Amino acid sequence: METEISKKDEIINIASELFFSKGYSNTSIQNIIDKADIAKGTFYHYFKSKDDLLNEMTKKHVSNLYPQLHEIIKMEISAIEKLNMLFQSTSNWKSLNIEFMKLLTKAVYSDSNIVLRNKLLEETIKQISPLYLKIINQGIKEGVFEVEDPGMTAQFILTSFTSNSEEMSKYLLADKYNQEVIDGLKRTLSFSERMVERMLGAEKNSLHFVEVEVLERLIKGLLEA
Amino acid sequence: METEISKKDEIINIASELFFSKGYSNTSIQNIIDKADIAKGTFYHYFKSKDDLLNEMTKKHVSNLYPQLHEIIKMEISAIEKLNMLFQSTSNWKSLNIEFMKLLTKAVYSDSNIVLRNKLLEETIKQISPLYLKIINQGIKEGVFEVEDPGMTAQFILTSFTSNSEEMSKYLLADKYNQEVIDGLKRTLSFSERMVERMLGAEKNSLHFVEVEVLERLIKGLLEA
DNA sequence: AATTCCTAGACCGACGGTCGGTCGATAAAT
DNA sequence: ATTTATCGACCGACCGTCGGTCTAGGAATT
Repeated sequence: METEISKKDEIINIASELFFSKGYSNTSIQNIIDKADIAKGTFYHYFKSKDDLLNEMTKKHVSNLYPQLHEIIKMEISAIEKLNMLFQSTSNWKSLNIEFMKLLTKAVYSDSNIVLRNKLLEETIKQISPLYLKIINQGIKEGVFEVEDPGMTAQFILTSFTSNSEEMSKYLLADKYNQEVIDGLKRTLSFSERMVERMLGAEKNSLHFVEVEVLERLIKGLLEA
Repeated sequence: METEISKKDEIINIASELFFSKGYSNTSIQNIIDKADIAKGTFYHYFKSKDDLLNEMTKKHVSNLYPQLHEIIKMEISAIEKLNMLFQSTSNWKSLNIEFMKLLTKAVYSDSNIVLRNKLLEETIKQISPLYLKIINQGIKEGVFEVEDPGMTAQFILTSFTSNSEEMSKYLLADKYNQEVIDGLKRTLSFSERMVERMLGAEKNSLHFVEVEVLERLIKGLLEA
């Protein structure tokens, strides 16, 4: 039996590729239907508008992330360990193909993708912040976090990640990889960790979003490119 | 002598009104030149593109904010006092016309203004974060702040304000003003203060972005509307 | 008189979105 | 078993609007 994939999903997948490689605003409906080999009418049979397509797409992307994150939540480990794992899964550190990462970064943080970036963040907050909330509450019980408003904090931390990702994207997209760029990456990452600790009222240096070896590999990849 | 206003500034002003009332993406060049009573060619003589206009516009808006903020920096008061004043000036609390604020909020936080919002934040960070940096450094000297990377912290705090403004905008745009909405506003604001304190390593409850009487007035305005 | 600056608006291609309609599958009626 | 009716996936010509270009002419400056 073939892998049954609905036409709608097929369109979403093709549009996804185009959005991430060319940018949302640089991708026309015509581009999408050409590649999908369908007619205009077909597209608008499945989607109300281009924006509607983007909504469904982001929802799907974030949803796909959810299950593995949920697995982490269910594990019997400390809140801090969960948080570290959660971050590592949310970010793309694991798939350390540097070329792919550069491509993705370029796509998401390009000017023509402000809309996509925003939708992605919005959807992430909607779907993922409840998971963060659970961890925060666990951490409070364990006495390692000290937070007044767990809900708002969860949301706030997720938003903060975006601003830090943006900062890091600058380094990843540098056309030349020297010590300065590498230091910048390390500094930004470390800064992000210390900030989240403060927001959570956690002990300093308790969080480590990226294992040293992973970072080293990334840097090595950068230097070779 | 009449107030000499260049054609370029005139176009910027008119475009500004339209962007803020209808949204950036919903405002066409045609709308602008109609209201400005000029021809297409004239517009494109002064601006390279619609995006160029947006850039100049945001730059001007933020620049107009700069002088009064710079005044605060020069004052001989504590870092904490400066920070409080700075925030109050940056935000629009001072001009407590509730109707105007609702309009502005609606404009800036509408979907059709993601681009504008982003540019505004970008420009704010570029121009205003150096001022925050000075205050942070002063606070460190005074021993009231404890920060590892002042530069990044300044930037981070400014970005955070956006996410909090976004949260507050939800309450301001509520169609019904009841106790729940008011509490939400108060809680969000207080949360923001506590967060900035943590980011700065400042003592709890040392920051007060909005004076109580101002907030009360705002809430009164909300209830009457 | 020449050159530069400014204004004008017809015009362009690309865009997102609409609309009237085709066609094959399935179901209901004969 | 055959016809008829209904459905909805699918099609692509078409529309208005958009951001942006181009050429021509007028105003100011030299």
